[in-house]
Amino acid sequence: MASENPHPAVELPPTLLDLSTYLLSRVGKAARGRFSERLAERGLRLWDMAVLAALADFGPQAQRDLVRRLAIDPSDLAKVADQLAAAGYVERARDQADRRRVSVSVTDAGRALLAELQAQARVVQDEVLAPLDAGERQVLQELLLRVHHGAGEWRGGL
Amino acid sequence: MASENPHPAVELPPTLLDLSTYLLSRVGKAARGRFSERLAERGLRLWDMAVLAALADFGPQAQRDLVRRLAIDPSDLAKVADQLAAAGYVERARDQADRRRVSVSVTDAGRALLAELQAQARVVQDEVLAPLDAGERQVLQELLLRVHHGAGEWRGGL
DNA sequence: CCAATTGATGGGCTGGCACCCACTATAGGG
DNA sequence: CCCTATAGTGGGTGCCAGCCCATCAATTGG
Repeated sequence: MASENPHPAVELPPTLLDLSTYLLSRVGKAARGRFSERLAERGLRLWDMAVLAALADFGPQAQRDLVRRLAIDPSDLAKVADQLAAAGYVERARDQADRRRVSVSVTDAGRALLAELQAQARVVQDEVLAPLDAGERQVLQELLLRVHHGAGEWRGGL
Repeated sequence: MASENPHPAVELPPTLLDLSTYLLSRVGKAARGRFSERLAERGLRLWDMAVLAALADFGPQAQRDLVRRLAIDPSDLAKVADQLAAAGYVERARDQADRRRVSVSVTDAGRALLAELQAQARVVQDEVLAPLDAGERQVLQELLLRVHHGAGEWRGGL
């Protein structure tokens, strides 16, 4: 048999490739998947990074604020916060003004971790966006940002 | 209740929004999710459309070819093909040259369905890409296409 | 003609993710 | 004081996509 190709030289249907929807979904999934892998190596998930980022960017805040900001399920956040706290990346403290609330803050270790994760994300980005030069990446970033902003009513998920 | 924000009165962390990886993943997921919903209304999934598209674009072919082209698990394809055949969108016939193979071809009904699905995909696309004008969408499409092509070795999954 | 390979299929396992409920503790208004 | 609402937590459920295995039929090579 002439099954010679280590790489399948077969192409995807143009009918699909014509759809930005499809490309967006596929490229997005690839990006997500690759980054998730890296996180998994450290026993982390996407939400962990999202929480760290929110805390680093906006400072200590109650879980309810994180819930609203990140559109995460309160119960799920509790689990994420639990894990992050156990690993020493965040600290939790009862809010003295309202003792129902638990204020979460990022530790130095958490900040260090976040920085590393950002670096990893950029590595993945370099892999995924390899075909584009710096200027094109800039354009892409700007377009994606506008798309993202334009649709505030999108549902959660990381 | 709180699950609905008229406005995202709260913003996402810039640390995340700076990452094309993140935007790609998020926008991609939104696009995928929205389109999946439409497909689900018809009892279809993404693979169904992918298979129809491959058949329409490249003509009748054995399942093994679809497996390679779409990087789908053979077993899963069997199920998809089964469902599509039951609904009359494709026809299956034993290849006379090699009776192990099952040649799949799209029916007129299948072509009609595909056309409708494409229309639906464009509707979703219009929703998702609403903030961009025609020219910008063109740029985005072109960039995404290059990104997609640049990474031939990405692993499967539609 | 036998052995190894390939194509197709059915079944079933798995991990991740979103979602939901019950329960406790606290707060705040009548 | 009650009564209701809110914040956090633990536990559990359901869905879906990807994957692997066993099996059967057909082909191919020795």
